[in-house]
Amino acid sequence: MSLRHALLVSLSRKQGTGYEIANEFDRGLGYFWPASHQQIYQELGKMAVERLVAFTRRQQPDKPPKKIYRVTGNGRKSLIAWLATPVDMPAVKDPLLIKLFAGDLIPAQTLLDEIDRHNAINAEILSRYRSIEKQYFDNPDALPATSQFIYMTLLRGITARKAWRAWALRVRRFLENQAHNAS
Amino acid sequence: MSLRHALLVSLSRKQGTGYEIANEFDRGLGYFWPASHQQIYQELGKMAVERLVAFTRRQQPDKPPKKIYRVTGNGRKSLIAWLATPVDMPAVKDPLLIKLFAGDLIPAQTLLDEIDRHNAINAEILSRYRSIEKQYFDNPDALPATSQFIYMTLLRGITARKAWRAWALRVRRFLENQAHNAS
DNA sequence: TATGCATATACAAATAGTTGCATATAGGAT
DNA sequence: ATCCTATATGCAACTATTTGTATATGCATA
Repeated sequence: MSLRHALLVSLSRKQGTGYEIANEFDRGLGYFWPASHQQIYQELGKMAVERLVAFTRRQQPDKPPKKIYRVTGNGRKSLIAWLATPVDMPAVKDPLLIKLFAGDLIPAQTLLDEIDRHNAINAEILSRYRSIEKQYFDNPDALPATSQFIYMTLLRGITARKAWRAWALRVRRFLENQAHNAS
Repeated sequence: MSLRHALLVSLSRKQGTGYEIANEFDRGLGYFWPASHQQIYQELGKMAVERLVAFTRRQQPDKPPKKIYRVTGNGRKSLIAWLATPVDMPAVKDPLLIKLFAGDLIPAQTLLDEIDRHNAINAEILSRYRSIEKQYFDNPDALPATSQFIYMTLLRGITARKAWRAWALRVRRFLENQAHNAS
């Protein structure tokens, strides 16, 4: 439901094609509002019908024509209005916790492997966040406000991933104990 | 996609009606796999067709008949198989972060209010988790394994909510500064 | 030479999830 | 009297998201 707002934010910063936005989503807004290119194309299409965005078609020799989207006055108004209305906290939805909840139904080692696998992914994401921090936000106070806001979202990722790691360590200890007692 | 597995877990512990499961979801599995009663009824219906669960109809005078569901051998097998296959880490999907990302488009005070609102909700959830911890998991080592696994999922909630609070405090400081500088 | 990737958009089908409504009764609160 | 809550299930419509496919080209890699 917020995809359109994410798209309005993206297009507010810089106009662009669906393709470009889809790519940018892999490094920016997509960290907290993921969307596939199909979804983005569809949503941009609907938003154009509703006059929240408009596009200019640019022909290219030997390639499909680009549609360069921009936010309309209408779109901007709608974005500002949304930014001022309360949003829900996201619900937790994590299959790993279902597995853990039913942990007594399978060997502890199976869960241990799964925790380790998740931990490896988590560590990779955390280190990616940290290298972004080092590269772009080394001295955050010196940055323009726009970037400092973005830094706050990055900090969210870092805090959450660290907390996840701490919890996973605790779970590991417990599972190792379980595996040991079972043998 | 994992709703059916959550339902199999729930019914593995204790057979019951869709209504009962829907209620239990508000305190148990629903913390990490939320589902409405409509969704639960529909999914149980499909699962019955696929012979993962079976039900017994119990007539009641002056009330609609109950359907008491239980897991079939097939269902149990399918659950065990799922428990042993890797699952994805959930994607982050948080509209508040979209707002923060676009924070320079609205007054800092608007965001401050929103952060405070979320913080109040977060605090309430955290304190609920803590009272559950005090009530049921005061001495976790003494509990049966089944309960200890459930305790691990509770710890996930507590860790995540604490991390959220710490981050929110950081964001508050930043926003207060922004609000101050703007005036 | 074949495979895959980058560019650029889009339809179609399926699954997942939300929202609103409908039925039926009984007890408690206003 | 009226409204709300609990019990118990379900249909229908809609929105959101995923998955698979199609088109068309050029470049790089194996």
